[in-house]
Amino acid sequence: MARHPTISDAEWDVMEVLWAAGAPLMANDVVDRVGKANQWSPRTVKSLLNRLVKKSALDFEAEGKRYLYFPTVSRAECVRSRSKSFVASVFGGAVGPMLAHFVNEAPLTPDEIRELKEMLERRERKGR
Amino acid sequence: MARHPTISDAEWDVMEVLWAAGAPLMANDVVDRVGKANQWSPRTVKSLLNRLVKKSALDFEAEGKRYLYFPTVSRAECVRSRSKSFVASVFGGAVGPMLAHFVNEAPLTPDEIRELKEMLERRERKGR
DNA sequence: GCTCTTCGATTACAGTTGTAATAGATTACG
DNA sequence: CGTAATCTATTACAACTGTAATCGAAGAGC
Repeated sequence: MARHPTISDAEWDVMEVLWAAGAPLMANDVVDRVGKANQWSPRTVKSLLNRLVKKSALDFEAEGKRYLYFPTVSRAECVRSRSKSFVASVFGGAVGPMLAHFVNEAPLTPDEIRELKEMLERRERKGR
Repeated sequence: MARHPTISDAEWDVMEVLWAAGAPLMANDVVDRVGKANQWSPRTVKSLLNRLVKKSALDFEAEGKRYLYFPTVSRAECVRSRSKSFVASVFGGAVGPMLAHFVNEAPLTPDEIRELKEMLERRERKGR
């Protein structure tokens, strides 16, 4: 049933780079982009790439000696499935209470609040 | 900085029982309430209780031979911190986009939508 | 008092994760 | 060619997780 591979936090950062790139990247490109922020050794990034390939979240094509890595799953799908398991584990699967929690507790700018209200209204009009 | 202990998924289920109970419970009570749903061996539940004590998410007082367990951290605090790390890892810490994601994608009843709009309006009026 | 039952405490063990180091293959340089 | 540099693949290893089993002490029954 778990249609999408389970992607850990560290792995997620690697995926983000590839999703953002929009095109296949060599390991070193990924190292540069993700390593900067996270202070990871290149080895570490390579390991993560490997695991992600093993998990089938990434695939690659060889370009000479190097590999060009690219995602096999969309960011949207992955966001959906992580979100789902988060809501399941903390809010018992109920999205309503979860949203309520954030709407009440999270820092939101007035603009964001307006925007959210609009989204809700659009949804209301379109009927679920 | 991590003010609250990291509580894993399985551990969370145990915490839920104790938060819901509102009063200290014996291990066997927890076993009954959580084991039913999860199909866990009593051993497993005891282990989780132990780990949670070690993590200081629970404490206990001895009542004769048995222990009465109770949470040392509130559910609200824990929800906040799990939520925070979820938002951080998937939405880069930005709550707005996260809410947008759910408002657009999640199944919401018309009632929930109305309710959320009201919450947002209350917030608007009270000014952040 | 001795034995069986009940608890909590300690130990187990495999899978995942974070974080790399080492080994092997291939290429580029001299 | 031989050697160094560069990739990927394999291996490492401790902490955390899920899921228990075993050990030891304390009380309950006989």
